[in-house]
Amino acid sequence: MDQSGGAKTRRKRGRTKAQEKRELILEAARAVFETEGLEGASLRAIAARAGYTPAALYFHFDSKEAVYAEVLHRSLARLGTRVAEAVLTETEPTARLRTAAMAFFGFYAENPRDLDLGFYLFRGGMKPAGLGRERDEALNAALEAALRPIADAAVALGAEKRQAALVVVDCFAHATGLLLLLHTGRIRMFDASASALMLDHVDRQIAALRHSSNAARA
Amino acid sequence: MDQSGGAKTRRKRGRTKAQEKRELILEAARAVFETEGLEGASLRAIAARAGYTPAALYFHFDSKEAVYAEVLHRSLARLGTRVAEAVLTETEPTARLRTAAMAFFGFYAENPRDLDLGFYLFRGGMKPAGLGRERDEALNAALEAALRPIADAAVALGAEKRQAALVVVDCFAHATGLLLLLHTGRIRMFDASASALMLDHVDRQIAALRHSSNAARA
Amino acid sequence: MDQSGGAKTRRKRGRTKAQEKRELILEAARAVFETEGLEGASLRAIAARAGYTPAALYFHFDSKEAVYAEVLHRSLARLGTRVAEAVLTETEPTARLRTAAMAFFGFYAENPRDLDLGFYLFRGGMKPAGLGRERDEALNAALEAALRPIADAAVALGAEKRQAALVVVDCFAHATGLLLLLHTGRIRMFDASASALMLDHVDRQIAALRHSSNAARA
Amino acid sequence: MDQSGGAKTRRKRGRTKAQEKRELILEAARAVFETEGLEGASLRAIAARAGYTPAALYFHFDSKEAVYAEVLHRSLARLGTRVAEAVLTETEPTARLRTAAMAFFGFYAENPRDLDLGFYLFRGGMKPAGLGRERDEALNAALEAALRPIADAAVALGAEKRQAALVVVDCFAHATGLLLLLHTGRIRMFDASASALMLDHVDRQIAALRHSSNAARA
DNA sequence: TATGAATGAGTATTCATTCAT
DNA sequence: TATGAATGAATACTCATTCAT
Repeated sequence: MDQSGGAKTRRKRGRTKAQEKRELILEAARAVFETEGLEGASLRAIAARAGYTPAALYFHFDSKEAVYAEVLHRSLARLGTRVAEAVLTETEPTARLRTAAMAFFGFYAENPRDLDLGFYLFRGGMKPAGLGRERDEALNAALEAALRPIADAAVALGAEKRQAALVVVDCFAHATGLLLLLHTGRIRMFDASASALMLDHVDRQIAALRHSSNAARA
Repeated sequence: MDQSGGAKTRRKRGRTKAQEKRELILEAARAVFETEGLEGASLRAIAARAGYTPAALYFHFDSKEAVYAEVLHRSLARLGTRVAEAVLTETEPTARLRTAAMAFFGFYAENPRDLDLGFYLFRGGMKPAGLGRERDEALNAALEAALRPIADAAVALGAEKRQAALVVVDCFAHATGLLLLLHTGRIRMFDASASALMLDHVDRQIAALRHSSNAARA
Repeated sequence: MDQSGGAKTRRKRGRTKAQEKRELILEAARAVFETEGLEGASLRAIAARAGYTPAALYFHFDSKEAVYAEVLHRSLARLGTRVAEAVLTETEPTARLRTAAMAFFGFYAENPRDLDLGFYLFRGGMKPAGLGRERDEALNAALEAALRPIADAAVALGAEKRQAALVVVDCFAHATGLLLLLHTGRIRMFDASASALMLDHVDRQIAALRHSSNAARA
Repeated sequence: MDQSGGAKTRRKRGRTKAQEKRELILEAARAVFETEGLEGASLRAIAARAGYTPAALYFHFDSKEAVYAEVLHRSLARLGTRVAEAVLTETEPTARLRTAAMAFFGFYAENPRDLDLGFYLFRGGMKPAGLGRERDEALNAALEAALRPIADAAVALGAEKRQAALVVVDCFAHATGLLLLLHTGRIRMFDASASALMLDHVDRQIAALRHSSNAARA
């Protein structure tokens, strides 16, 4: 509240300012990704959209990949929020699982570029060493957090921890595969609705869970 | 049979030589994809690996994308062969479906770069107009052919055409999603074996098919 | 009529065949120039339009520039024909001069690409040494021949040889300049009609000639 | 006046420095044009002569054509200066017209490459869309400004606006044609002096003007 | 904290030409 | 007489990144 308080405030303000600029850049990057796709998302383009010089970004980020990584992180955070909010109104475990899984699917169905981002960064489209362990773990954590409601619902339905994890993988994998088919237009090849298929899959998982849980109880 | 035969032979040889060169380049391209990934697969890199000048490739291919497309085509052809061969020894429909699906999965599990290729080309990572309708349809056809054994087996198990198609999509999507998790190392996150999960999924599909087929019969 | 006659015939035919192929190529080149302009007139393009491989042209021509030169030569020949034919029906020297000059102008007004060709080849847009003395002189001769009717008419109007030459240069230069303005659209800058201006100029030359010729006679 | 003045100075210096670099590049481009001609004036060549990397030019110019356009603009500016200065010492309208026209002619007689530039850029040797309307108009304006003294002198000699414009076109076209003949060596064909012919032409224009002006007065 | 300036490596593609066949 | 194959040099332009200021 005196000097040190003032310093703190100043530091806080300073940090906030810096953070704001990062925010600005990241938002610009997100926008570029959305409109231009991955190929068009050059540092120059991002900088331009943010109202900066390319060189200026290097004060806020170590490299282009670092920007990418953080954009992905935010994307995962938004995904997490969306899933969490969707599940909020549901009380029954079955509905919670279904809703959570479909929210996950819906997010990427509506935001194909976010899926691209994930594909790109989670794969090798990057510098030799990738993002670095630290970043990688942070991303993993964000993804896990987004999927937690599914796992929780599975547990609520009587699954053990390990079994719940498998349900999650199953939903995740299935959703991802369907989304790929959806966004590449390949799903038309099979004359199928991606989201209907996803719902089917989820419901089958739920049924299986119930079955095994009943069996365990008996 | 003599002179004209000689001419024919020469023409044949010429064609064969040209084909060999194409082969050489395509093999080089495949190799570059495998070791350098998609981003590193520039025309010069491919040319260099093939022992050619970049300009020389343009004698054999119209563009870089044309090379890409053909490499993908071959990849799909190899996939098709693998699935077809795997299914050859199986007579029972259940086993045929399971084997076919697992062969599909196995191919991409062992050849991650082929998966990359498919992702890349089937998505928008290409020139504005993509590969052109013709090429696109050829690729679709090759993919469909590779998946046919799965559909056939489903039909043999009593599925109608449309239902069989859904089984295929289901397997395809699930496999794709699991492969993505596998190749990005994300599957460890869930402490799961991709191929075991795939097998589970397939068997569940088979069980569902049998169930509905029995119901229909009754 | 016997052996040597047969040989002659064969040789003639051979020469004719070769000539025909040259013709074919030159016509292709002309067509390419006309539709694609100078920049688009690559050897490959010319060869393609002629139904040949680029390499094949080297059997008939020494270089790309040689093709250009011959196309220009033919262009000048056509120009010559046009002027000569236009003048054919005129008997009166005044009308002959006017008609010849306007035919020259008209040819290039209607065939802008031919003007381009002349500009390009007569200037430095070529290999260090240009076309070689021989070719250059041939082109000069063709141009001179095309302009001869103007000179002749001037002489018929009483001009000495040297004076007649000046009339030719004057018409040639004026036409060229106007054509340049015409084909670049710059003439609109001055709200003027190129061909009307040309006619004015020619008539002024004629008047001047008459004046000086009358003076000389007196 | 201190801090803000310093900032201004810095900004000024910055702008000046940038301008200097542009100047450097443009001068290099001009030099390349002069020694290598248009065909040899590649970006790399210009960059090399300026002591730069090709990429560096893109910091100062948007494209190769932008460099071309600016070089041409400067060329026209120099032309304008030359004409304006030549006319400065003349007071009598007749002499002003003659001097202005001959200065125009003289400029291009002495700087053939500037003529080339004009030919190239004013014609279609450019990107599909040319230089863009804006640039095109700026170039037109520069050319018009250079020719204005001729028009003004014609008006001073009693010509109406439209008639003056025609005099300008006439001189411009004639000069251009003669210059073409001159620089291609074709004028020797006619054993004529280009500048003498130009002077003749101009004087004839002046005489005509006087004549019509006298007639109008009477 | 940001910019202006620059780099060097890279991109796909085109060109005229050559040569063995 | 013609081709298929290849070359080497060239083209304009883009990129992520660096550094002095």
